[in-house]
Amino acid sequence: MIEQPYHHGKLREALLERAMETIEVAGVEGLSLRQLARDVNVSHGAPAKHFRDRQALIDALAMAGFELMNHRILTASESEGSLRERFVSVAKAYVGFAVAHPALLSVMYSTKHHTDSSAELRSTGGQGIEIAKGMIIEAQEAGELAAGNPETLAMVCFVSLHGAALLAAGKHLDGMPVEAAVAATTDTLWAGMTVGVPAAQSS
Amino acid sequence: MIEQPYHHGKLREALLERAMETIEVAGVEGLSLRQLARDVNVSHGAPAKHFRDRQALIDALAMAGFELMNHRILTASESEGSLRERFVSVAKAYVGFAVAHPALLSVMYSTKHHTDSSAELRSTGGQGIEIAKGMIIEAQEAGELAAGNPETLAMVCFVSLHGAALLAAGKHLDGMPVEAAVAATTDTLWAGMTVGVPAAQSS
DNA sequence: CTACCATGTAGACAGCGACTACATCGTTCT
DNA sequence: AGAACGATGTAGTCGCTGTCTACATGGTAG
Repeated sequence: MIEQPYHHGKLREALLERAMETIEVAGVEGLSLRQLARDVNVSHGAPAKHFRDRQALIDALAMAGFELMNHRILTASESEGSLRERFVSVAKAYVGFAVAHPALLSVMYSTKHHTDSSAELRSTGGQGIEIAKGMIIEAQEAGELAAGNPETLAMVCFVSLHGAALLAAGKHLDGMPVEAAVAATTDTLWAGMTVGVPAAQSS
Repeated sequence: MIEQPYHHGKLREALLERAMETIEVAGVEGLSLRQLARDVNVSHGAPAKHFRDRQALIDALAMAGFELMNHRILTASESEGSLRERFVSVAKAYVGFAVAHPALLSVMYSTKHHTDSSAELRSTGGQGIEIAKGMIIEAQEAGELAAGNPETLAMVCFVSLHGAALLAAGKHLDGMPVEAAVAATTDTLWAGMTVGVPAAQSS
């Protein structure tokens, strides 16, 4: 029998790590503070010292998720190849992240975050769009894409890939392979932006 | 004091109706069978006679949601105007439904349905894609859109509009008006399909 | 008329989140 | 060095929940 120190020492990280695993097998609604406490061998009240309530833990999970996702997207955006290839690379990174962590993604885009965390979450969550916007501007300056408000176009790309990510994560693609869906979506987006998007011409 | 009959008579419908309202103000996780029973003045065990557990109620909500949504989409697809206009009309109907019933939509596309309901849900959920496919085939035959696998293209449209719907419903459009997002997305999709989508050319 | 069965009630149970009072222990001030 | 303090843990309690059981009611079919 190993003697446990009275203080865990890294309880917050341990809880977050365990919670990440739990939501992917049981969903968010299957996440219980008491079970989590049992899992890491602390009393049922201990988590409250680090997360004032269950939602605070979920908010922290969302933050961690955005940081992980942003890292994946950022490295993908810096990959080798043409602008077109890097665009697809980012799309794959996003959808790949979604398929790997479906529950985490749904937590990230949940609407029920505490008001104090939501500001932080919003800024961290918007980073993906910023990256997309940068790539689109670059492609427009290179003459690969038609002119058009980059803000609007980036939002369209984000919106479409977000749909692909969520449906792929939720296995709602009706049998179509994820890669095929991503390829078809990116192809459509790129083709559309090449010829120009009427609703984005008021730049 | 009005005497209540021992049997409610329409308890199932009353529960579903009340549950619809509840999830839109409190979310799915705020839906409680006991509170629901209180709301419609029956004992806490009564709902179990109609929904074997909480998830069964949620599954029924999802079914009702798909039926409502399909009705909206179907009427939109039969609207007046050019193919292009009808396409936008369907998109607006989908996103409009999402914004009007955000919680219901997330329930519909939740992954945790009972295995017995999931088959029913899948068939009802796929109807939207079928409608999109029909419109795309029609547009291709009329020469308005380039050739390409309608199955694939319909999935791309569905995927993109689903993303727009969810982000609009969750207020994640970053300040952009919903109509603008829908217009930009449909413009991009239509433009892309007009010039042709490489990944959909293997029809 | 009676037997049946769908639909209601009432009570019990364990698990949950949240709150409280108290225990432990590293750190900091004197 | 020693005392005070604050951060972090434990333990107990509360009302709420979903689910299970036994029992009550009343429409309907034989």
